Amino acid sequence: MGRHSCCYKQKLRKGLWSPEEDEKLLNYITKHGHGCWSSVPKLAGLQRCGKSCRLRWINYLRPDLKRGPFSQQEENLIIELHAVLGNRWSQIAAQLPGRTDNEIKNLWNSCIKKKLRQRGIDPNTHKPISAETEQNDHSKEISQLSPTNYKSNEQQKASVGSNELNLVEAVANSKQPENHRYPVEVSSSSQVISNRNSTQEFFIDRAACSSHEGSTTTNCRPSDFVGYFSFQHHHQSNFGSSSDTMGLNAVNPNPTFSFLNQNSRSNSDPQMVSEFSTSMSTPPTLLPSMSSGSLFGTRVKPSISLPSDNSSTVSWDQSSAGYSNNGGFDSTAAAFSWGLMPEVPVKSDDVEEINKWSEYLHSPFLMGANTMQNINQSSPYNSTEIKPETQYFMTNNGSSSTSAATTSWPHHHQQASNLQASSEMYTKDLQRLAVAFGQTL
DNA sequence: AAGCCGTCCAACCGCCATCGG
DNA sequence: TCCGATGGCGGTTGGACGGCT
Repeated sequence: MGRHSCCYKQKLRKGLWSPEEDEKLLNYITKHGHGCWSSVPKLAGLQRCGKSCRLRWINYLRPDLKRGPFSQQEENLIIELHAVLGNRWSQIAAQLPGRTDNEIKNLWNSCIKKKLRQRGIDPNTHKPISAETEQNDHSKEISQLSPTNYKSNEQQKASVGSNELNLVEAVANSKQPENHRYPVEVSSSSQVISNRNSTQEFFIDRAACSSHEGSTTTNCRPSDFVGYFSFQHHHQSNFGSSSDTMGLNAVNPNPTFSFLNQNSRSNSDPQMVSEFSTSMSTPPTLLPSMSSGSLFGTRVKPSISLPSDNSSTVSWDQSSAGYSNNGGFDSTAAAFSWGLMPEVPVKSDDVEEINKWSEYLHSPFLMGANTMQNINQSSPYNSTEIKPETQYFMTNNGSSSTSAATTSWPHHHQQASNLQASSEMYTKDLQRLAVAFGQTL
């Protein structure tokens, strides 16, 4: 069990790939697509197992991969997604075009973990290390609790005012085996995140809480999470002056796929579009990718670029599935990559789900969430190490841009953000919901 | 110069989910 | 329904490399 039959065959090479092997694999897939991976090595003339070929393709040869170091924005996004998704690297990677799960995993283990610890944040819990011991103890307790006796312990926790734990627990809970999950209360409100799809429902819960924010005081203040989860910061920005964006704002702005692809493995759909935004203290950098009316209709294919600390400007031209790193990537080569992968058909159930969420997005309570802008606390991730970006580029968002011409982003973003601030308000919240839904169902 | 150590990252391994016969 | 094949994911390993002593 575990090993594929092909791996038992003799004479299969292991270890690092030679340039010749790379060329063989690349040529084969370019011409024929991968099809059944187990047959690829044979047809491509490689002494490798199909699994190895697949891995090599996905992690290295795939033409739409980004090269080079991660930008600060990408790191921030990874941190935030990790706070929600945990070690679901593939799902995190789905929100970072051109990055592989392996790459992100390596970055996390080698770099981000260290950085977070240096900032006094436990990378596992995303909580301040000072509370780590308590949290760990609590987690141990939770692990030994049955669903029936969890409540009392939860109340004990509430007595020490650790509402912030809820999301952590909700997320962690979602990873538990079905029979080990327990209900999680959000704050002291009566709204309960069930033991299933807790992350998803947490977001629903948050939305519901937001709806109350403008009128009455609730115990489910989004600010309960401020200081522990920086996406809270985004929340306020969503409804606020659009003065800062970061992190989860950058998740898939085409939530159709996150919703539809309940199997997260489909998130690598070619149409998946991600936006990256700046660090928190910077002006908005996103062209609104869609209006609220187009959330589920038109697939918008924005192009982005990521200014990075090492000045490796990377532009992603989604419309051609091409990626250029300083103009390095040939979009024609990209065409075969994603083009091999069929789009996921939309099921009728999904359509219903979409309609439901479309209604949700247009519901009044979101409109009333503007008061969120008054909540202004910073993320623990927003340390002084996070440098504000000073310049942005965006490829022309033409229909099928192979030229990937670039224009200076600051010339446009101010006007664009004003024009579409309202749509962003919905869009970004939907993006987070989409993440929660798409990744946890 | 040589050895040690830490970091990075490509690749492997084991497991699980899904699919099709 | 069962079972083997396959795809995919996350954890782990080990080699390459650079810095330090």
